[in-house]
Amino acid sequence: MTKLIQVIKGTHDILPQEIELWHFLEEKAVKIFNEYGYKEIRTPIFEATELFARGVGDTTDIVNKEMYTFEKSDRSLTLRPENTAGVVRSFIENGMSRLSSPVKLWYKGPMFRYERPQKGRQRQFHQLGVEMFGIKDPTADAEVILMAVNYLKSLGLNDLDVEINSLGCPKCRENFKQKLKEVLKPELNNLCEDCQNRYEKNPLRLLDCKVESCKAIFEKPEIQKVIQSDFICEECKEHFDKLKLYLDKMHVKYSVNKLLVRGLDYYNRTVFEIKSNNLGSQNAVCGGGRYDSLVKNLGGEDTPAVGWAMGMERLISLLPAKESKKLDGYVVSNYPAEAFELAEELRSLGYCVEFDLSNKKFTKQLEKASKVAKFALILGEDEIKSNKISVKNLATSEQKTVSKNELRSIL
RNA sequence: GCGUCUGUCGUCAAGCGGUUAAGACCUCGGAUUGUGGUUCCGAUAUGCAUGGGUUCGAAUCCCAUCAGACGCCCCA
Repeated sequence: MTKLIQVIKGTHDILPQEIELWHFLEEKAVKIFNEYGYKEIRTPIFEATELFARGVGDTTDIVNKEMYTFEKSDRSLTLRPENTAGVVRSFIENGMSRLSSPVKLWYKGPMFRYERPQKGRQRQFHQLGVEMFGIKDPTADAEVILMAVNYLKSLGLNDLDVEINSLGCPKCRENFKQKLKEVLKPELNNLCEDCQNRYEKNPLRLLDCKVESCKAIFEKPEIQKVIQSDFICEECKEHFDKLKLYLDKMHVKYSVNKLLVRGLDYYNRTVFEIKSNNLGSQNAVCGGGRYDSLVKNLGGEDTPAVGWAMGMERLISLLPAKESKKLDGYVVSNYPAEAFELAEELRSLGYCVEFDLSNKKFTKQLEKASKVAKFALILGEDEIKSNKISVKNLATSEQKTVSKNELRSIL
């Protein structure tokens, strides 16, 4: 027996029975994004590896160990692990900085990360995201967050927690890192292995370590003092305060989480996450923030930007299953030519219609009709002779024999 | 990369060393040659992820491999 070929670890088929939910997510996205003036952009699924190394940051796990990279004609290419870098690349390449600000873009599509799969995490997964370019003011941050919240509400997800934080600008962040390192230095040997690595690489990441012994260390008063201190500079503080003000005005409930740092290097000032309690340990449905230096770093004009991404699979796991839509009609007949003709006629009018292709018995056809359609369109000897159709409402069992024209007023 | 747990029909499963490998759902057929969704009958695993081993005897115990789930790390 030949060995079956299976899906690749961490990838999944999206089957017909779940596709309604995907369509639902996508329809709501189009609607909301239109309301806010966002245009969809579709960028390639693979890009030059260097884009991600420079864009996402080569100290990040995503770039270091999670990319699907391959060589082709001496070029190093990578399946996109996220889409901000790609959108920024396109923004620069297509001269979008010449457009009137803000430039508002949204996208959806598959992303690829070579990670160990678990609940809420797969190697190919789908993100829905937005990016807004050209606005420095925190109104942009607020609008983007508000839009995320409204989108989630439109899906029926109301009980999610919004967490925000400010990472400051590169300058004040550097100060903070130094202070943090100073105060943690005496404890360095007591920290877990991961934290010891993070100490040099990305001290901010230390803060959300889940190891109990590390947490205990961070609870120490002198360390808490540094963590809780408003390390950010005046300008950054003002930005953050304004953001909070706008969010309050828009009735967005949020909490400030000083420990919220995000894993991509490009963020500055505002970062935020939207979390659910019903997702297992991968509990963020949405993550994003401001990235004012990314466009410049990738060779474009200095352009401030904010954005976020949502994990579509995570959203779907929070939503109740949808019943698949029923056909308008199912033609029940043992006269295939006439059944075919009727089905086609109705299809050309925009109805969703199937007919029996396997010449099953009448009762079997009707049984099938009752499962998949709202109406059974019975076309037997009598109907054909009189050029009529018997229409049976499968929910109420009402049945009428009508002409083709009358049929349209029933379906 | 590390850790924990799990692999019995398309799906959900019972079985825990000797069974003819339950049952339910789905699917298909019949009761019912033009009336379904209710009902009733019937069909569907010589095989229990794969390969070894222990045993008179293995789906059941052991080892390895593979696959999956969950957790760590990280992230959506």
